[in-house]
Amino acid sequence: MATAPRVRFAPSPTGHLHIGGARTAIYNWAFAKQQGGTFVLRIDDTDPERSTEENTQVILRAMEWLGMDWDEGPGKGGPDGPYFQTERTQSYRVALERLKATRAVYPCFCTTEELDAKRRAARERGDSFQGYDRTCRFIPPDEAASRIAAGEPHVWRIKVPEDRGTVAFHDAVRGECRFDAGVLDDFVVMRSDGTPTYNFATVVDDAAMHMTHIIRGDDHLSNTPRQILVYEALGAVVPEFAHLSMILGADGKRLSKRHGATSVESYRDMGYLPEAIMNYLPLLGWSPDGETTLFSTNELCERFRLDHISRNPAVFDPEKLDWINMQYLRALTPAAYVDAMEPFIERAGLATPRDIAGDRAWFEAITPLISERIHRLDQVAPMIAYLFGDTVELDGKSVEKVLAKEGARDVLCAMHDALFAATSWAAADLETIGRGVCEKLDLKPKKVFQPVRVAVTGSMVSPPLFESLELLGRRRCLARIRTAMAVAL
RNA sequence: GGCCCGUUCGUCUAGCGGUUAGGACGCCGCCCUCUCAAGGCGGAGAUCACCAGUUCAAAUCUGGUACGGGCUACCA
Repeated sequence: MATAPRVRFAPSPTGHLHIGGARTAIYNWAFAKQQGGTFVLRIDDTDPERSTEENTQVILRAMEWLGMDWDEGPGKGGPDGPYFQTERTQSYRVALERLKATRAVYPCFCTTEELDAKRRAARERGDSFQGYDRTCRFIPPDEAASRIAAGEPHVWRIKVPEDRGTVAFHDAVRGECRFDAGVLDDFVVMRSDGTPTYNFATVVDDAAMHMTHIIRGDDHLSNTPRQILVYEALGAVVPEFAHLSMILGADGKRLSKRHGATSVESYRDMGYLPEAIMNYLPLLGWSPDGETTLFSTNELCERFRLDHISRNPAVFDPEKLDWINMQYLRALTPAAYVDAMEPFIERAGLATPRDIAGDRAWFEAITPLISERIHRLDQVAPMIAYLFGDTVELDGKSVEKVLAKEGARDVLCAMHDALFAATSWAAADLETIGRGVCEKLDLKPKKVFQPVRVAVTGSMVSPPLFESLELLGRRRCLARIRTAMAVAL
């Protein structure tokens, strides 16, 4: 009988949560949910140079923002903690001792300079094997011991078994994978400063945390046979693997800053909803059936499978993300919409959270006017700026193309008078008045509404006119029309 | 250099020996319309990287080639 799977996402806090990392996290998380397993979050901060506490916090916040809760990890604890590698140094030391005892590792005294020189020489000779030449593997144990005792700097390398043959493993995405152990290096597991390398720490932790499936980027595929050697040396059970292809930019190169935003944070700041990201990212390499594009996070958790994840890399398409984001934006209730756009309105200096709280109904009334015109929340403020303030700045091009046309002034005048006499300021009634003016002047609606639009919103492109008039109120509308009359022909 | 991985419309994908190669984004056209969107309808777009082979039959299986990518660190 199958035991409940245990998976982990183990970001390294050397930067923010990358879009690609987020997708890896989502697959792990959704797999755990779907299987009723456990999702562990571990911070792989073994690189003291580049890891920062701030990055850790940013990553944690991004995970929370996306709605990915972890069963064990930072802030949660769990039976296999701690969940920061820097707090697990003791276990790496213990693991190393185990490997020393079985002579699965050996100390290497070669200096970086010597290694560089050997590598260069091997390359120049055109050797097929350009890894470590195993010099120190043959130092007699007592000699090695005395050199260590004398304080000579050294690393610990794993001894790739002479007769290991082929390292084979099963990959849920790739199928059966086979690597010839003969091409494997005696790689470093413990640095001279006593810190573990990635390939060692990861395996020690994954084994200690009883991981059953390792779902990660396929940049680790070639590392997998090395890691399997560590599992074997440790006498640990080798888990299942699933190697995910990379996410590419439009030019087919690995997604990076050059392509624009890459961190989850920056997508939040551009006004993407977490639901949209949790919908789009999984689609980069997986689909529920080939027909369905939109699915909720809950559906993802129900339908996600490790098989039929595609093997080929996917190009990140911001336009499709935009489209998906719009679908979620449109599905928001007015109240939720206002909550979502609040920080963007505040950032643009249009209104404070206090203003918004004091006038909820008015702000909520804006949302249906913009929700079908906006892909990202950072587009809200520019679109509704005209609704704030007594006056509006008239767009030059709009003035030129609409107000500076013969008869525009007469139209504004007629509309002003008709609106002045209005007994109701509801959008529907205002439209009736507007249509009345069209008939009276015998002009097409567009001819009379466009000048009013420019006068009131400042632009020839805006949310619907009469709803805008209603939201602005009688006084401001009439004043703006009068102002525009001064520049109209 | 060595080892490994990948290749279906511009993009994300469905497809697991027999399909008019399906869907989504984007694009184009028409309709709707107070602008812009949204929406409705329709359209263009893939000789399934290429070449051999297996088979009555191949996008699907096998081999090779090309192109792209990863690993080969005291980075992760």
